[in-house]
Formats: sequence, structure tokens, C-alpha cells
Amino acid sequence: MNADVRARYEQRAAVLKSLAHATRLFIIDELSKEEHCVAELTEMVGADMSTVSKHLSVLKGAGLVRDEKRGAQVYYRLRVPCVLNFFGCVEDVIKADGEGGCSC
Amino acid sequence: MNADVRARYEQRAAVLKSLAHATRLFIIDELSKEEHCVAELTEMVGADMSTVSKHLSVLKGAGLVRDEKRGAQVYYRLRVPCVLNFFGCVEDVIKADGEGGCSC
DNA sequence: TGGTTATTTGGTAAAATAGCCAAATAGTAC
DNA sequence: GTACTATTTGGCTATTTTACCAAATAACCA
Repeated sequence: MNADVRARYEQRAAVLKSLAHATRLFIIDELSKEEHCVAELTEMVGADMSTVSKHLSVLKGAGLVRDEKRGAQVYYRLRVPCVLNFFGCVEDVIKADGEGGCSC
Repeated sequence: MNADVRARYEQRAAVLKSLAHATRLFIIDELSKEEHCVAELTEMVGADMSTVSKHLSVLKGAGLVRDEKRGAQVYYRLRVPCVLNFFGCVEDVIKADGEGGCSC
């Protein structure tokens, strides 16, 4: 694996890494239904607001969510709805556990 | 987010976590073309064999690859080809960078 | 059996990640 | 302006992940 090839995989890995956390998956799921401000997400997640804010910053850095300041609040919404397709496939992988393969 | 809900997201996150590493994405990609033994993958990746073996163990633990011992070698192959669908979507996310959204 | 090859496992050090608190910033309202 | 609210950032510690080396295991061959 040479340097450019590695760089390309690192880029892909960065996107997946941003998704590889239960709280961030939950946030993505919620934002797929409707936009939310940080306080709302903090309430839903049940963690410190600074923690939630950092998770959002990770998702934003990966280009998965977009933020918009409205007054004192910052509203987040899903920028790439296709990440939801991941979930279906992840479910398939989980369901395929122990079997010969998945349904896709 | 109560305990069961969190558990469900943790499970999904575990699958994504197993994919969230450049070397493991590379391995998945190579295994999607044809099966390989550890020595072959080690050569392709360019890391210590023990490192590659551990990456394979992570992928196996997540149910993404299957291993089969043939003589002294252990051959790995992709168990859930649908993970390849991820890659297309990840590419879309990367391409959508800075734009209003992705193509899916 | 002993020697050689292929792979995994255990140990360890370095790096990355996650969570909370406290402080800083930005906006609103008075 | 001050006071108050919403959010982000910095600092710190605990946990997890990664990669290498060395040792253990398993299978082959002479």
C-alpha cells in the first residue's frame, strides 16, 4: 500500500470513524427526522452539553451535518441523507451474524 | 437515550468501528476481489504480520470476514459483500464536501 | 523427531478518543 | 452598559486503539 493509496483509505476511514460511536449514530438518526439545536440533542442524549457539542463538531468535520446559527442557538441538520443507507446495511451485517452471509 | 436504545446503537457502532481504519478498509477491498492468506495481505499492506493478523481478527469479530485454515495458511474472504455498498456512499460523502449534499 | 514456515497471542509504549468541569465566546434582553 | 442563556473551547484524566517485538501454537517436511 503506497502513500497515495493509503491516503485515499485514510480519507474513507475518517468518514467511518466519525460514525463509529453510539452517541453520534443516535444524533444522526435524530437529525434525519428533523433538525435540532444543541440543547435539544443534549437533553435527548443525556450527557454533558460540551460532550454533545464535541460529537457534533466531529460529525461536522466529516461533512455529515451542517450547522446554522439562529439567534443564540445553533441548529444542526443532516447534510448527507445517504448515510442512512449505512444503517440498513449495518443491520444486515448484524442479522447475518453466524450465517453464511447477508441479505444484500 | 435509555439503556436498550443505547445498546442498539453500541452494536451498530461496533460494526462501523471495525471498518474505521485505513488498513482494514484496504483489506476489505482486496478481499472483495479474491481471498488471501495472512502472508499475502501482510505483503500488500506493508506492516508487521502480527498487526495484520490483529486487524483480521477485528474484522472477523465484527462478522465481516470468514477464515478458513488450509494447511499452514489461513485464508480470509469477505463474508458480507454488502459492506462494499458503504464505500460508494462514503465516496459520495467525500465528494459532497463543501456542497449542499450528496448525490444519493 | 527436529527443523522450518505460517499464524496468533501477550506484552508494552505511543497515540487517539471520550467524558466532564471550568472558562471563554456570542447572542439576547433589560 | 449588566445579566442571562446557548454554545464552544481548553484542560485534564481515564480508556481505548494501534503497532511493534518476542514468544507460543500449529502444520508441514525431511
